[in-house]
Amino acid sequence: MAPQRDKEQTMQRLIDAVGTIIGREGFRNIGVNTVAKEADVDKVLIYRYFGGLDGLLKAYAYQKDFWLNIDKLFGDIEPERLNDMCYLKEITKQILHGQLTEMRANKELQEILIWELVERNNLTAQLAADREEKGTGLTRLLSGKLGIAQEVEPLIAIVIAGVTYLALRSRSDSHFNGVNISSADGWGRIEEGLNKIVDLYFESLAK
Amino acid sequence: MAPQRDKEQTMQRLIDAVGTIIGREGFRNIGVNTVAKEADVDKVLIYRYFGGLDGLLKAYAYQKDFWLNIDKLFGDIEPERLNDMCYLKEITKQILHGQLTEMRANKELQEILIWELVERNNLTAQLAADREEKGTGLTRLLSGKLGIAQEVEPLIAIVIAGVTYLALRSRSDSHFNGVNISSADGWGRIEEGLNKIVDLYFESLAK
DNA sequence: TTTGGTAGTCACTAATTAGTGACATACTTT
DNA sequence: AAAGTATGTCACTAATTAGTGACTACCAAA
Repeated sequence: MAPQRDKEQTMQRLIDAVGTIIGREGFRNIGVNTVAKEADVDKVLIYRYFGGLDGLLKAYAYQKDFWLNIDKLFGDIEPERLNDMCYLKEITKQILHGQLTEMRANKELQEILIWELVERNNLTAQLAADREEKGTGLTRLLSGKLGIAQEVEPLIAIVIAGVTYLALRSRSDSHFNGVNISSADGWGRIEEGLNKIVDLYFESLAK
Repeated sequence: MAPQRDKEQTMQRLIDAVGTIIGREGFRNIGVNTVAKEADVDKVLIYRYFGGLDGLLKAYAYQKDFWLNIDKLFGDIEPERLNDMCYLKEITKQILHGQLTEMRANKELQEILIWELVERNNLTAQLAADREEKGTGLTRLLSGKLGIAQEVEPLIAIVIAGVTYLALRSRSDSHFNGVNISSADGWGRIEEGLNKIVDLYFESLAK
């Protein structure tokens, strides 16, 4: 029988409370008092179990998977078809579509990204570094197949950064450059824009 | 002779203190105590002269010209040549170049943009709205000349958003998607990427 | 059943926050 | 010069912050 006093469970409650607060209000109002109250747990346990708020945040960050899961996006790829330019184009669109969808849907990821922008500490630096390492999958795929990494890298950087910023903006703004980023319709137009860029680029390669 | 007690000067000291703090540490540590200390002025004057911190921040934001000054970028345009597709293409590149340069150089603008991302209040909402209104100049120019606003809007949104996010990231990250966003070289590559997109798009129109 | 360690509670400190009321001093107007 | 007003100073409150020390209660092993 599980003990009435359960350290593991209490730790988990604290970690979950961090997620709840970040998802609801962002990282601004996070502090030992807030988290302890949300978890309905005494704040002294944060110090006992995690050594302080930083340790708790670290535990939180490493339990969740905050970088975009590129491997998942790459799962559906049929390697033997990658030499088919047309297939490669579709894969590219598919990956960008996945990034857009994930960025729009994952509120906690949005908050983490903003946190990384606002304050740089050991934790946010680590998260950013992990993301940078894992997030260049599309570039590597295209450069591996096309042998044009130099040219394609900045293009993907612009596009991914654009989608990211639009998603972050959509938290509080309804429009950006005339596009309604608070509606599915507007995001559909953005996706069309992404596809257009991909189409144009692959066309230019075919020539 | 100027009086020893100078309300105007004191107000300006407070406004400047806001700028100093924002430039140094961003919006995180801003508060009546911090600002008053930085300005070497009693905090009660913030309430007397500005009605509180919000009023002071508003005065700060509106004293500076924080939206990208589109009018300035549009100054060099020779209207009679705008029907020349090739000239239009160059103007587009030039405007994007201006946005990129401004975003990279203007640290205070970067902080304001991050502030807008982090907390939404009357002031940040107003700033965002102003920027949205003024910031669609390029779109209007192209759609006016090309009559393809629907298609061009999301493309520009993605590109401008991308440049913005890369600039914000560059405050604390050295790389994004393999591009070195902390070096002039890396930003040169990004600009090449922008030009590439513009070239491709205008090519597609010529067909 | 006693004993030792641990999970969890509670009450406190010291620092910092936003905001206010009372006061003094300088400048201006009469 | 006298009086009044506005500028600036100081001391205070109440709330909230991070962090600590002392305590109780439970659980497991001896």
